[in-house]
Amino acid sequence: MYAGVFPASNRSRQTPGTTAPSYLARPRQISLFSPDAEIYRQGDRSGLVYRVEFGAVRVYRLHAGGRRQVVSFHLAGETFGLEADRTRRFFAEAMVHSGLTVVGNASAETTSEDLLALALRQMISAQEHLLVLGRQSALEKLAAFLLDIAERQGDLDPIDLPMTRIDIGDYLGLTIETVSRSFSKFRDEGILRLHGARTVELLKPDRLRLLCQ
Amino acid sequence: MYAGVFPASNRSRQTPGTTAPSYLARPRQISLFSPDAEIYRQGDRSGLVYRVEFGAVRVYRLHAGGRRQVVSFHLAGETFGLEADRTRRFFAEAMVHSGLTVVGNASAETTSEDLLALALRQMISAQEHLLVLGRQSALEKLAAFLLDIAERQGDLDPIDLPMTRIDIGDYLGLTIETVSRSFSKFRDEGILRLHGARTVELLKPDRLRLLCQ
DNA sequence: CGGTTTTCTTGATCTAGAGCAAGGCGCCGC
DNA sequence: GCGGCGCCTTGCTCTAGATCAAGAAAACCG
Repeated sequence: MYAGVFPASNRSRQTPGTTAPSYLARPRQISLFSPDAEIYRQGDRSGLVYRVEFGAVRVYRLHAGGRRQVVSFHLAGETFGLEADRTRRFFAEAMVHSGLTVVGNASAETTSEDLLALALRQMISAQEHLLVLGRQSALEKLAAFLLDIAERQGDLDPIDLPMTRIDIGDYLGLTIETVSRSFSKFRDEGILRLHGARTVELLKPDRLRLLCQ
Repeated sequence: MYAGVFPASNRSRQTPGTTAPSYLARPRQISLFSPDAEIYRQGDRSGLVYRVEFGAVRVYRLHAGGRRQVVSFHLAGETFGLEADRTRRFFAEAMVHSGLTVVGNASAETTSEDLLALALRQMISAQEHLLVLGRQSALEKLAAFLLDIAERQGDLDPIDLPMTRIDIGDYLGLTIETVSRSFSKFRDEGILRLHGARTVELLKPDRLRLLCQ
């Protein structure tokens, strides 16, 4: 399993201005990424848009003092990587073993309608994320997060979290301890059951829905 | 001054599904809005995209418990109101006496390229806002906010804040008291000067830039 | 103008969540 | 199957910012 090559997992940093490797430009070919493998980095020349075939991806920015803000997670079937400008504004990494295909290239191959739809989706996702970050308590943030992930996994119970507590914290603007305590609180109240830290069974999703209104 | 009609300031709530009033559909005609006048509300049928000719607009959502999250401010020359769906997801209000023109209608009149550019701009704005909300201190948030507004006003000193402390707080995820204390802190450190609460002279913008990296 | 209202500032507490520390658990490699 | 390392949980303390409570300063309005 995963015996194949993971071309981007240890590829050298792509110098801004160079074109992307050709294996990424071939549509339908799946590129494989190991956990924590870099997909692109801030400052890279933008262009390719990716679709997650399997696995999961985090998109983030680094701040001063080592602080990290995760902007979005992308699960199987989802698309990411559209930029407004020539230059990547974020880092993207696989969180688990993942397979990506290139679905488009901002300059060609893709209709303006497709790009508009993608831009609008990314806009909504950023706006909804912003609403959660702004004025919600830790419990409300985690509730919104769990419901979002559950829905995007097709409401299959139990849900599988491909990200660590650190990722969740950096996504919700919380520390890993607060995330953990919030999980425990929900567990103690019978709202969810934890089968290991990464597998969550939502026993009372309505209680979560109540929390985020 | 402002003796004219303010058609939307006390118009009855627009029932979702009805078409917008025809005076709004005529391009280049300026619609005037009084302070706090509603431009559209969550649940309205979406369609029109506006350009601020003069004045300023806030876009926000209401949460449970009366909490409000301001998603964006729009100053003269800026465009807002593009939605991904049939239905408005936010409220929009004028903050001061404002004049708006209709620059497009999602279904026609506008090229897909224009809409894409607008969607990308709104996406970036939401993402940058999200980065500020996530992991920044009150002082860092206010610094980022002031630099953003200053730049959007063409770096004219002093800058004019068309919004109240409440608006700023609801935009940055802070209380009005914390916003006020942060202003005072900057004033005491000689970073800015306040000529009344709404007029701010940035004496040391570099100090602010240092704060938000 | 002068009075009223609203917005802003400042001070004094209080608290949610951060930070620090110490186990515990599970996962991975051997 | 076993050992070790990284991730997660839990408890304790501390602090940034919320909340509560007055005043001060603008903006508004007749």
